[in-house]
Amino acid sequence: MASVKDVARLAGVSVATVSRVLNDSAPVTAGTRERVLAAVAELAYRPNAVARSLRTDATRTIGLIIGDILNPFFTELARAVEDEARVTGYSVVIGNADERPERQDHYVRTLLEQRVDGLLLCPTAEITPLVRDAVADGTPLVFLDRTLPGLDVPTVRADGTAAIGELIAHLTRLGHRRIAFISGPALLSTGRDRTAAFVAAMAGHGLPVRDEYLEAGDFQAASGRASAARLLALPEPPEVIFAGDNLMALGALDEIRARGLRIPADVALASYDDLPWFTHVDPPITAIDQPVQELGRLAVRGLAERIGGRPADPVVLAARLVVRRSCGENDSMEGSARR
Amino acid sequence: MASVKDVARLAGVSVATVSRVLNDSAPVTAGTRERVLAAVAELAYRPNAVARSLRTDATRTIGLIIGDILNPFFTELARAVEDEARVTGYSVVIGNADERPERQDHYVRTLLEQRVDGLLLCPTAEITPLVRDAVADGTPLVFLDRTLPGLDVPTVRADGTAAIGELIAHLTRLGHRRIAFISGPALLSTGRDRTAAFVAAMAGHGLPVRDEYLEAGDFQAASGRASAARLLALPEPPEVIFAGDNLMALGALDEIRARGLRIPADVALASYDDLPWFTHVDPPITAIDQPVQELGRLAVRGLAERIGGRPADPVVLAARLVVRRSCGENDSMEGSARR
DNA sequence: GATGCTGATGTAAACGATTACATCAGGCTC
DNA sequence: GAGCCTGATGTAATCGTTTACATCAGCATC
Repeated sequence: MASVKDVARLAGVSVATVSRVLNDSAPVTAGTRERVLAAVAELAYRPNAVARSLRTDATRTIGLIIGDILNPFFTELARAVEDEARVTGYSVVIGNADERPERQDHYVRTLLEQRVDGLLLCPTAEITPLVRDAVADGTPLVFLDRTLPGLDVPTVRADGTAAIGELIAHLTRLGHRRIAFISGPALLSTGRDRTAAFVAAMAGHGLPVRDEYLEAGDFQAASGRASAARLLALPEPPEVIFAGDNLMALGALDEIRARGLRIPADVALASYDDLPWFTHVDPPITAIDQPVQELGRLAVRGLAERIGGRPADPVVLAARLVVRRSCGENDSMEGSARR
Repeated sequence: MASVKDVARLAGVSVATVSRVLNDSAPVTAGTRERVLAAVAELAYRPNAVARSLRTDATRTIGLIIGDILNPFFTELARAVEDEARVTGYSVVIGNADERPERQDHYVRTLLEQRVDGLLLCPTAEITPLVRDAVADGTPLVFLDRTLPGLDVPTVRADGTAAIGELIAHLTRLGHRRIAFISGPALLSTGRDRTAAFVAAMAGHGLPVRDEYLEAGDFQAASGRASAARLLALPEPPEVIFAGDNLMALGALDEIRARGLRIPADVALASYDDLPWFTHVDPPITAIDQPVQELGRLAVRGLAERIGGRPADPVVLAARLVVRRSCGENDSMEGSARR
């Protein structure tokens, strides 16, 4: 593959001049510029980004480590990050942690070795030594969706506390009192936050949170199904199952269907995270929608600031409740919010 | 950030010895090895993959350019590619062409400049000059899902001809005769192949393919919806809408629902591509399922062969029909295949 | 005890770009 | 016309690895 040297030789100039033409980094005579560009075309020269990165100590690449690439929430997030990064002139290398800390660390390691300019991380566990080192080394880092306490790293995330409060209000207006929650892992900030918001909202409405109505899931479909199975097998099963993310909602839906139960007559269902196809389930599923596009965009902007050596502000956006019919009808208070 | 030189100095050896320890490339005394490893740990040394790649002319990275990251088919494919690549020791850089040729080319260019060892491409259009150049230059390349005629590049894909034949047979047994098809772009091999298979299967059952029942979509949800709208507005609308991919099926479903039509009583629906949530729609949607995992795995294996300078065999796997209830019931012939 | 081999290590050249510095011609100012 | 500036270009160092080649000590062989 042709290198600057080949181009320089063919154009009858030095490598410095070639570089100057290609990067506009210094004035060059029109004639020289033309000869260089002709040589570039002739040789189908393609600059070697590896060599450039070695010299400039910048790869124009950022790493994005997501929790689970099969989770539509993360796919949409990846899409948003990608779009913003592209217009900012960055490439994105995506790592799929598959919700496994060791796999997250594998990608942190690989991406740091590849010398990405910065890292967008949706942490899959508590702080690992590797992440702590990266922070200490001053690697430009932004947490996305999830956060890790005790580290000086800006986080871009959504807050669903208010939306969960609205959901519980909606449920109580519909007459539901026995409400169960399938939580995400307590190791993850999103898992903890949503559980805390649920417990607080229940208390706010004077509703008890029974131990057996608090299921511990792991944000994956199988755990949603298993949790739903346990809940529905209780002597006094809940009237509502609220799943802490979309995959667990899918799992719960599987289990409800497998038991031949009707929604919402036999059991109501709500999901944290909204999905396009939730409108097509019978009945359409009430969900809490996160501003995913905006999260992705702002995360990239924040990371770009960090890469530029400037501080980045943490960002918290509000999630919002989307009422559909999976928790019951006749909730006249919210007719307008329905879609 | 520490480099080999720093490690060498601290360990009291030469850089060559450090490299030998780290890569096991030559015998080293136990004591020396220990001192080197101690220095590596002490400095939290992390090899610079950029420099290594420059020297070795290999990045241990492959590029994957998919059609649309919001399409679950491609996400699942990306997941499979990623898994196989990781165990093979490769990193994957994903590019999202968003079904736009110029964006595909953007990624081809970027990834080639980044000197990926090979490229997995789901072509978004006809041959572009850039792709032709890459082939001519001998870049290790494998086409995935879609193919481009006239280039000497192995393709890994699924063939749905038989499954489409089964689907038409299923539909005729249910008494349907007016069957419409929303095709993908004729520029894409998958678009052409599915249309051809549909036309052939119709002919095989003595059914006419009316012009107005052949809608041209673009594999995106909006086109599915628009096509469905046109079909349903016809003086004699079809009894069945068969969408050429999952996103267009989702769009068609939106339109059918918006018109308040019942499935399958008013109009039946089938989809090329299966999705987990198709079982949860009311009624569950009959679909053609592609062996996505296997496609991803085999594509990576093929590409690894190409990178190693060996030829790779083209791969064609069969898609299969999954009968559910969206086209009608009482089709006793297939009771066993239902799920 | 000369020779040759092997194992352990060091020196220095590459890889392909960018860029600090040097050079030189030409034109301007006084 | 001396001095200086500017524009256009070239030379060579540099980034952090890997690796070909060189060196040297120790030991076995005859």
